[in-house]
Amino acid sequence: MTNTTLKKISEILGLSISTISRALKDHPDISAKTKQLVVELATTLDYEPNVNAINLRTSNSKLFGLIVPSIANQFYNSFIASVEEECRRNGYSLMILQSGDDPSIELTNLKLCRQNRITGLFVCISPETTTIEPFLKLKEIDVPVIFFDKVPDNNGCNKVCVADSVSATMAATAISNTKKKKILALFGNPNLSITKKRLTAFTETITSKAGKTKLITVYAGSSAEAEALTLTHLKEKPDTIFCMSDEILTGVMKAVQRNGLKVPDDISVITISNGEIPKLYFPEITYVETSGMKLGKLAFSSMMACLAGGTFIQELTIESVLVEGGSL
Amino acid sequence: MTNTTLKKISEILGLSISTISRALKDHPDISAKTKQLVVELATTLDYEPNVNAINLRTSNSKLFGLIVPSIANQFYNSFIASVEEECRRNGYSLMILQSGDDPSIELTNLKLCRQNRITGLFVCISPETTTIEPFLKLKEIDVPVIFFDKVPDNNGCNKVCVADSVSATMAATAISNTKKKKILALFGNPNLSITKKRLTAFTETITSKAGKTKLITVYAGSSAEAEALTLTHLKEKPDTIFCMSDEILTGVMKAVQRNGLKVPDDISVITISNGEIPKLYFPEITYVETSGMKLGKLAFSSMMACLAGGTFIQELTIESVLVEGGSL
DNA sequence: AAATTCGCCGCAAACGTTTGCGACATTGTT
DNA sequence: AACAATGTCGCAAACGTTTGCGGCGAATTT
Repeated sequence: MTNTTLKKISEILGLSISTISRALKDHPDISAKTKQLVVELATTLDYEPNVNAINLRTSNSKLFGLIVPSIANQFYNSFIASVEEECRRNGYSLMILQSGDDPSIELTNLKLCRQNRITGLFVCISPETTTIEPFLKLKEIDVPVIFFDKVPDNNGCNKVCVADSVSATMAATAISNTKKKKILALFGNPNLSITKKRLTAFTETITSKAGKTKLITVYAGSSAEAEALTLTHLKEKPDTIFCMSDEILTGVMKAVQRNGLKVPDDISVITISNGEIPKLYFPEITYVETSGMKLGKLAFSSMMACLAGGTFIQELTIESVLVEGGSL
Repeated sequence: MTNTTLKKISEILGLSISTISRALKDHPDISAKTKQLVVELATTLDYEPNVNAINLRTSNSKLFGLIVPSIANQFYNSFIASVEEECRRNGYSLMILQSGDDPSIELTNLKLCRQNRITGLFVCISPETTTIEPFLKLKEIDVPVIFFDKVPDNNGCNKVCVADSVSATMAATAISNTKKKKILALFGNPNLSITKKRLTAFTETITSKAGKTKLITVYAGSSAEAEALTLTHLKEKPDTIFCMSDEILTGVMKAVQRNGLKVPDDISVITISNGEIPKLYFPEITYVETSGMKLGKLAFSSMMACLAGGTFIQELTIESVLVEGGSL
């Protein structure tokens, strides 16, 4: 068996293809009985329009591309989920592509997007990506590009991000509101702008707000590294640990558990997170929330704005909120 | 600016469209210099073939659909990652769709797949899905359907799953090899076949291998419920807890931590998992691995087999392996 | 009764490819 | 010199839609 087409229906009914097409989309030119006839046959024949033909004819794919380093990530998951929901509500489809933080795969994915004639692209570039020029070429053919989360430094492109500096500041403020005096702060890849922003904001706030506090900052490239570093620095008896991300947090918590430390009596912990991982522990870890959901909504509305009214460039940010667990 | 097409290139070069088409795919009919000419212009013009036109013409989309309840899940993530990799290697694209465990969205997604003329479908049906008839209609138009993980009871369809019974048996055996005497076993939604299989195998093995062992089995619909139930049953002082899944495990571990119990001295824990969550704790939780990666490879090869040689029906299973943490 | 409107429908072109077939010029064979 | 073989390329149809336009009979108007 082959797929049902307008032609097949038209032949069975002895009507023209155009009549079938119009009947199925409730065109006023077609009489009620003809419509009924067509619709009935179409459903019994499981007719589904061929989007390839439609896109070719209308040159409007109603398809967004979404390139992300990995979907195995709570934050990106929630981002994707919210974008997907918005797409569904607005009659768009979403093509989800993973780059695996590999610039060459990223380019392959971009090519795929172009070949599919997407009408817009959401992209979170990998840390290794050196130039965003290939992405900007999309704008030449009037395809809006919304960079999210890890955005390039360039201006002249649309970006939506979490408030990195503000989040770190909030965490630092929360710490300085306690009586804690010795802070161990763990950050991720020092080359990422997200790390730089959070580090700067965090240390500035701590030094200004909590004058005599002692602060140790270290970089951890992975969860395992975070665990090892925590283990080492635990000997210096910090009373508070700040984690820049979930990845760091999981390493830190293993170290804490390994040493049999009680949170928050023996040591306080605070992190910046999307909110899933911190709730895995008891007590739940206090965190500054960076919501993928909110970011997704923002990205989508930004996309719609681009599609609707010309191409105004802007950089948008979502605000963060402190979610109290019992770890501080 | 508009997208570059074969026509545009042909007009610039004063050649026919067919020549351009052939030149770009290295057809022997075309002379070397013409090829070079065409390829050069195509790259400077950023030519990307329109897949809609190609699919329409060749009626071979090289596109697989993948419907999953949620991508916010370690197991499905690893499954998707491995399928995606295989797709990339074999020149296929993947359309990832989430159903959110909602049968109506599931149907919408299925429709999307049909409209996109996918050449094959991987699907993990939601627990609420009552009939798989709509999926089987795909087979009528020669589109293979591979059910994975949560598969329907029907026979006559291709399925790949983890070895539910075997996994549970392995966990039970591991427990019975210890000196533990009082087991608390937590399971998920009792309506799912996965739950039934694991429950049956687990209890059978425990009762047969560890005769005088006391076994308490409970159902927990969520992580929070698992936590509450664990808290309750902890009063009866079990010495071992078995978790059917990651979701259960996270609840159990919160209860364990809340009560300040040491693993494994105060209580042993074992679970069935993809392996991410168990490694978040210290000591790492011993688990029977159900690998999404392996399942993905299996699903893909099964798909390729269907595509190649007719439609032979089979139900495949991946074997499990016990990964020792320090929790037993 | 002639003219107009309106309801209903079909024709045909277009979207961007692929591909079988034929055309033509050039080269090689007798 | 006539012929066949070979190398390059173009024509045109087809894939499944959408849509402007025109046609035609019936109903309405004048």
